[in-house]
Amino acid sequence: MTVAVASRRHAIADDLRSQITAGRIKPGERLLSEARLAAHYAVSTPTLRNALALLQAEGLVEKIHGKGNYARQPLSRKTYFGGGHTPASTPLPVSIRTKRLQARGHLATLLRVAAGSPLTEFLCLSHEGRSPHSLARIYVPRDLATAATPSASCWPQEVASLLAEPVPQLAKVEESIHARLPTSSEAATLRISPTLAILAITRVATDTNGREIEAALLTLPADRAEATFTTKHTTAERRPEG
Amino acid sequence: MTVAVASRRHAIADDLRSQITAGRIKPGERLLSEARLAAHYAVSTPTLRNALALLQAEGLVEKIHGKGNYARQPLSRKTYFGGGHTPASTPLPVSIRTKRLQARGHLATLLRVAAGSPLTEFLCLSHEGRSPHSLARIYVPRDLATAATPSASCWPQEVASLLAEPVPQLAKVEESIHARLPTSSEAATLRISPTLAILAITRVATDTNGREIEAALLTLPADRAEATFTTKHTTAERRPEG
DNA sequence: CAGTGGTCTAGACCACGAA
DNA sequence: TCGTGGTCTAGACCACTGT
Repeated sequence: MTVAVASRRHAIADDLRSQITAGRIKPGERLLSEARLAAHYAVSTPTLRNALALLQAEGLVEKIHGKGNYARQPLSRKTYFGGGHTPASTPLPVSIRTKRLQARGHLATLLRVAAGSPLTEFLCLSHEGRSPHSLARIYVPRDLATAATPSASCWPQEVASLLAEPVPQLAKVEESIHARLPTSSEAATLRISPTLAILAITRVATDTNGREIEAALLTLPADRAEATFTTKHTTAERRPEG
Repeated sequence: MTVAVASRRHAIADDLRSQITAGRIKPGERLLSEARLAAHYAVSTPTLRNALALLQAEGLVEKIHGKGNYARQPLSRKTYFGGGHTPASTPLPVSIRTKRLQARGHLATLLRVAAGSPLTEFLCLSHEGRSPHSLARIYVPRDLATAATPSASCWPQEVASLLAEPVPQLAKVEESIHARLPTSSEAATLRISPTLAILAITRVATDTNGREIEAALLTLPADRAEATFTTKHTTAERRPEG
């Protein structure tokens, strides 16, 4: 009992999807060219491209201009644990680029520093195999950042591991989460479709003196990441706050 | 100094976007028909529709088949506060539909009950003006749900307010968050584009006896919602866990 | 019924990648 | 250079909404 399909592009997408998930098209393998696929399914090229766009938004297909459409290596699903906790699973290798810059509008607000204050940016890109997995941009007031590039490698999660050795006492972590489509530059670095949703986490950590010591912008593609927060209530504090 | 535009559809989308955000096209107002817009911008209809699709994915335009394209009433941005805390801002009116059902696979796992166990579903749809804002499906073991439909109205946040009067002690709230595109049924109830990302939150609350007392599936469209989690660290517990 | 959006066609031409 | 995907055209025909 098959479900009636609304449109040809969905039917084609369903067919290709099942071929990929069933392994008849292997991860990393190139699909037939769009012209051939269009001929095979007896549709026009725009219709076929429309079908591929659906799979692209699911992260199942990666298009490379001038080369072809590739079945995506299904990246393992990683969980980001909120509240400054370390991940339970094996971390991914991360490449880090360090840059010095000055606080601009949004960043200055997050870290509550004056515009123009010196910051250090750590641009962290985690990888799984040869594909980029996710992206983190971590901003730290310059005086808290060690000059040496940290060797810490885990997936975008390194709360204070990038900070100067005498790590300030971490008092509060505030994480704001929203879903959006990637910017074109994010889509390019992560090699994802501009239609694949991402989980964007803005994390601000504060030390015991109330000083913001870190602002992190995490970019987690929806097909390979989720975030989990666990809140424990002691019986005493269990009352709604005003 | 204008930035060079990659394609016509982006140029058209940019033009229409600025008209909407500048208020020259007012919220709720109908745009010209696609045929007229295509003529106005001197492009073909597919190209014009492509431009509208971009705005649709941003939540700026709502298409209604047979009627036209409408500038979206910009819905106020709401923040979901994690960890079972109540929202600070004014809650939105919520309509609630109650249904009895039996636990199936995923739901049974979340609530750790046997398949077939009786549950009560609260289908909560919050509104802002006449537009639906966000959606929550809350599942509670039947014996914990009061027969009376709760009058509690706030935006998808009513942790235990839907439960039987002698509220069990809430011990733990676990919230798992991911970004995805809406299912077609979610897109229909929320009247959003299938290309507008949503924040999907799966919340499981546990009482002091370790019993799961609530599973909630929250569907928060990305253009109007974000989630915030605040974690406080006492100086004692500030050590990474294994 | 007329007007609207939804889907699709059969091409054209451009831009990119590898040889 | 050739094959690939990226963009666009100028229609056709169908489905939905309101009169």
